[in-house]
Amino acid sequence: MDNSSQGLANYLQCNNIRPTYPRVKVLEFLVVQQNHPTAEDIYLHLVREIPSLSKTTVYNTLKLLVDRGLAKVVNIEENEMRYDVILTKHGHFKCESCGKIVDFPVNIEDIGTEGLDGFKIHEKDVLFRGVCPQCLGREKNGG
Amino acid sequence: MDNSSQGLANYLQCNNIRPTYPRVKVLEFLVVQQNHPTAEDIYLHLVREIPSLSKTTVYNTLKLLVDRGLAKVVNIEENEMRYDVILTKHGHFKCESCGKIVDFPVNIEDIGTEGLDGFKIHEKDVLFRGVCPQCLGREKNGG
DNA sequence: CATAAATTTGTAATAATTATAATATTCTAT
DNA sequence: ATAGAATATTATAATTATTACAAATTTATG
Ligand SMILES: [Mn+2]
Ligand SMILES: [Mn+2]
Ligand SMILES: [Zn+2]
Ligand SMILES: [Zn+2]
Repeated sequence: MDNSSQGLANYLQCNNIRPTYPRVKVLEFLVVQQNHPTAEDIYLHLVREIPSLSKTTVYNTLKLLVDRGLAKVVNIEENEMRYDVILTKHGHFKCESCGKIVDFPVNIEDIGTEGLDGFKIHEKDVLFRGVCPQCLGREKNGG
Repeated sequence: MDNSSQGLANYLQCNNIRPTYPRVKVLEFLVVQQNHPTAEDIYLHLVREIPSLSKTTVYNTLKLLVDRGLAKVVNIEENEMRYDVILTKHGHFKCESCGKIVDFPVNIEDIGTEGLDGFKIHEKDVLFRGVCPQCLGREKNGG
């Protein structure tokens, strides 16, 4: 296991997750890419290095990371789940043209909760949709 | 077609949607229930009255309503799409215990968009998760 | 009525995720 | 070091929501 993976292995160990090779690599992909990848994205990338890798292992690992609080599910797509290791509060913007998902800062406490008296709130998500600057530029030129 | 359906038929007609019986009934269900139902929910309810109803028709109608701007998709669940005919800006709270989804007022313009300069924003969603008052009460008592 | 257009329906295809059980690996105690 | 227990990985099948497709039905139009 190379140097950059060592810290992640430790991180898993600290959270009582055995740092097996597939697990470290899944976490590494999430941390390095920060792309909110799908399970499929992760599998397709890692299977090149780990030919024996099973998609089930990717799903198992992601479920484990989410259950232990090391990752979060991002539900901005209709059909597929995406995963995020940035645990600090932030919003997600999805470009309807190229599909990419970008983080943006948002002060979630600014959002009032009138009308939710008596509700226990565990999680607050802010999801925007639109077109990113790159795609807007492309529309102006080639479009 | 009964009286309450007549207004909805008109509403469809005004939006250049032929007010067929299944379409009026799907819209009526959305308007009356305001429950953010799934396609399955709608189908199971309406098929009792319209035995010939096909689930494809429900999906077709929902797609039509969304495309023409008469309904919106609510993507608060991981796996299934829900539908909403309330078009004014509001947030959605999902109870993790009983699964119900409730609307709440939210001033979406309050959410800053620093970090999204140059982005064209089409849609802003606010999704909360937690436990509703009824389920909180049940936890305290029946545990 | 005849014909064309639109709608509905049943069936099959897709695709993401989960369930299950066999196999392989790792841990623990002797 | 080794046996047995616990855990992790894998392949496969099952589940489920949604979409694709084409035949059948209904509705509109001349
Ligand atoms: Mn993020
Ligand atoms: Mn709503
Ligand atoms: Zn883009
Ligand atoms: Zn509840």
